[in-house]
Amino acid sequence: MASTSQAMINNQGLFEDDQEAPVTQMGFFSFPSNMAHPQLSPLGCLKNFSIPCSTNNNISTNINLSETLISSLSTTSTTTSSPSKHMREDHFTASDHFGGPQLLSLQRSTANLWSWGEVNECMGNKLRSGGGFNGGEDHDDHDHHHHLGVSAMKMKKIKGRRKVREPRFCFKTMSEVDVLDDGYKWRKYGQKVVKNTQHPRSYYRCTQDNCRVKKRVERLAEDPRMVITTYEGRHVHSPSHDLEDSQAPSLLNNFFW
DNA sequence: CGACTTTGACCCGCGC
DNA sequence: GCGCGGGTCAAAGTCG
Repeated sequence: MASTSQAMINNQGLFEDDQEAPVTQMGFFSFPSNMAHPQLSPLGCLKNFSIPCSTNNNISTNINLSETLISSLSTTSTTTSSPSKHMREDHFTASDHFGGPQLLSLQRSTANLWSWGEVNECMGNKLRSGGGFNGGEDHDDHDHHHHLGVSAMKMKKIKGRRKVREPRFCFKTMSEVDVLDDGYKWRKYGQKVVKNTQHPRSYYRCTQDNCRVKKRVERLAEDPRMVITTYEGRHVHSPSHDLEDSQAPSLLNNFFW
């Protein structure tokens, strides 16, 4: 898991800037095994996701996933075998009556200018700001990046500025297929063999115009049955198969990542 | 023919 | 400065 991005969370559960990471947070969720490939897009289906975490053991967990999935969560804290220093996992287990669960992990990652509070706030502000991603001080970075395909020339122009990363979510699922159906349409734009792994990492971009969301899919080296999906950015639109259902209330958009 | 995938080349950041 | 590794580009290939 060292290849996944690191979440940097301070005592208030807010994301830190990309200095020394005090703690890397990673959550594991258990989902009912009878969900084949649940529509688990953290960018599309998770609602009001927030994990106020602390660096001590008094972890408070406040997660409202799709309300059908998890009603109550118990939390334990362990240390991972990951080589990444300071790595810690928080395991969230859904109610036992779900039976043998599929394992799904969630990792929240570097969002340099974003804290949890900002994320939640922006979810509310997003529509007002015309879907602008960063809003506020980072606005012209948004302009520079307004299309994902940033040319080398543009990159050079950007160079010298502080690099701003999109918020990231990392899921780990046990799955035969690499790409989970999360309701969005993706186009593959690259594949890379990562060092010390036998499985290549695939790079996908949301096909929607003006949507900058990317995802990365790879298999866990230690356990190839596990698929690690890392989402980066937030969708500015609804999932594709919801588009037909244009009756969907705009309120719903508040919850799309 | 358009949408999508593949894949080698290129760029950039980072550690030494 | 150099080399390595990860991420992205873009031309060519494939598919429906």
